[in-house]
Amino acid sequence: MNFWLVKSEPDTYGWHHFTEQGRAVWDGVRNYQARNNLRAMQPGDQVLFYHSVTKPGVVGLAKVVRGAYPDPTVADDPAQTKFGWVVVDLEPVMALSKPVTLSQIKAEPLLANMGLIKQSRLSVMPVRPDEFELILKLGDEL
DNA sequence: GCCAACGTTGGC
DNA sequence: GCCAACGTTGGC
Repeated sequence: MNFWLVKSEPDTYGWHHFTEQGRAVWDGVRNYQARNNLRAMQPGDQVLFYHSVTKPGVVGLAKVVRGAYPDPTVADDPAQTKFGWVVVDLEPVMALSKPVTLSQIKAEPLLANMGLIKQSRLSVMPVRPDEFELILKLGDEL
């Protein structure tokens, strides 16, 4: 099992949209590195749900319920399909009791090497098991 | 192949 | 609203 972090702007698609919907097709990723990360996701993998821009931080936990498949929103567009864009399906698991803010993550030396910090613009990234566990602890879930 | 210009993301 | 980081585009 692997661990990941995905970002979303809460005004566009926030945690509450996700839980109301109960399931999300994670589309719109248009970056090669992020796409490669999506491709590596397997059903059952655990995913930190991160709000960017306004009150940046990890707000919830999700899981992969379907691994990568071609992005249906560009299925009929040859100009796009050549890039091999993919999506995964995610389901919410739970909200963190306490959101873990970006400033908390930055202040924690053990999290200083997270992709979140090092590559601030990447929207889908792997998380190490120890980092994952620590974030759940900071979120009062362990 | 290099690099400047430009657009987007995301933190503050 | 501003700016830094960085990915993409296009001229040469």
